[in-house]
Amino acid sequence: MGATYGQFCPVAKAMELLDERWTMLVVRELVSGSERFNDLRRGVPRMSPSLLSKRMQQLVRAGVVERVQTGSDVRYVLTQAGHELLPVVEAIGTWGVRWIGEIGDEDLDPQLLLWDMHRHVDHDAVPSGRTVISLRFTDVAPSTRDWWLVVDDGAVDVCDADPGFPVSVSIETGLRRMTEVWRGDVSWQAALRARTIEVRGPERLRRALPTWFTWSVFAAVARPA
Amino acid sequence: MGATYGQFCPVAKAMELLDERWTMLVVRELVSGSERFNDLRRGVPRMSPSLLSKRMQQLVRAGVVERVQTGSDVRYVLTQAGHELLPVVEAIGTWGVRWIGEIGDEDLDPQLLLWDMHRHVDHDAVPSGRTVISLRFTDVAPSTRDWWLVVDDGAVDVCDADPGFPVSVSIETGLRRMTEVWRGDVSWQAALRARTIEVRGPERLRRALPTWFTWSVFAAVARPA
DNA sequence: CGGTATCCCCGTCGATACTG
DNA sequence: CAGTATCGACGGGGATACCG
Repeated sequence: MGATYGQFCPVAKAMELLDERWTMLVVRELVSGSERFNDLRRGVPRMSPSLLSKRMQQLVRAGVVERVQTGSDVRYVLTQAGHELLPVVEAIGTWGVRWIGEIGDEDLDPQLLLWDMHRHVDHDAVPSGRTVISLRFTDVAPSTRDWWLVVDDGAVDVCDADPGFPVSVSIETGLRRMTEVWRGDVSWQAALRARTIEVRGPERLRRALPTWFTWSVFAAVARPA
Repeated sequence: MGATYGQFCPVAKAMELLDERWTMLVVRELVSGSERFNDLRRGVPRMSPSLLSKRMQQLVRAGVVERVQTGSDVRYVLTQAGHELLPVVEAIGTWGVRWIGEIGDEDLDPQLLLWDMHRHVDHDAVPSGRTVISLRFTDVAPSTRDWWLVVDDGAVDVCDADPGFPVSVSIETGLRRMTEVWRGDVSWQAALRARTIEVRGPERLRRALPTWFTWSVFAAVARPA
């Protein structure tokens, strides 16, 4: 486990677990709904699998998750203690979105962005049948420029290669701008007006597009004046 | 600054600052009202002064505190961003007090306990004039057994040597038990009934004693069944 | 899919002493 | 009171490869 502080204070005891590198991000993934090892990995791609493995064991020992194995299927299921970390994640994210404004170029990651968007698709809002959203990031290397979100019957796939289906709506913008909009630093409408996001497709879909996502709770947090 | 995560997520950006060792405890001290370097030290006695110094510089750079020097007087004053870390500290402490039940022997520290009690004295509740509370921890080495809290005119002093004033009320108990009561794991009344805390002095003062402290917010947090 | 094993480096932290 | 200076150890964690 992490190093101890030698303090009885509840904050200190909690931080002995939570202040270790990556731990809070793994918890974020868990409270966001990921249960499987490789899904968790997609949320923390820069973390080595061995370290993720170690962290999961620590979280099991701490009583935050339970490792549930059914045959060959392994899932990490939040316990009551784990669910109660949601307010902690929310408090930290709320503070972060208000006070850590500067996003460095190294924080921009199309794969991570798509992965986050993919789990915030509101299936009740997306038209029935297959809906394909294409994204083109104009300011990145060709290999990570084009992405597709394929929404079909309650499932969402992230593709970095053309899945071949007809595209319903296409988005063209900069990765930084798209990230800012996703975080709520810039509103969708403002970006459209400024023409820093271009959307193509039938007007009905273009208008509906922003409602297809249940935007992150942090996107709605008021920013300091 | 701390290592980066390469993620645009507000939680990740916040944790780049907050997950470094000791940082959250220093923030706890700051939101608890400490403003001076040596007061902060008393709240994190196991932290080396050089590391505290480094952390303070990081917190200044991050915009959490402002270093205000007036002549030779130096104070670290919370900014708006700093004040807004209070909900984070509360969320973490609330989780910690519910789910990290086991307090190791190495987490027990009479000096830290007295320092925490000292800043939770409710001056409106304590009788006017000088009030002296003596504490004796029956289960620790003689050198850290006896303590005094001297409350006088809005000021509180922690003494590890007899200040010589007449004692108003004396408390005799184990350090672990006193810590449990202070954290709210055990109620004052229950400890009295179980005779694991003995209080001596005039009955009026004995009864009033628990009201002299504004107990930590975490003490009131409901524990899991 | 769901992890382990290994290796090694670098940076953090702890300890201690000292200063204006 | 409010810090700096120095130094060394250790171990966390990054990278990579591999396994059932």
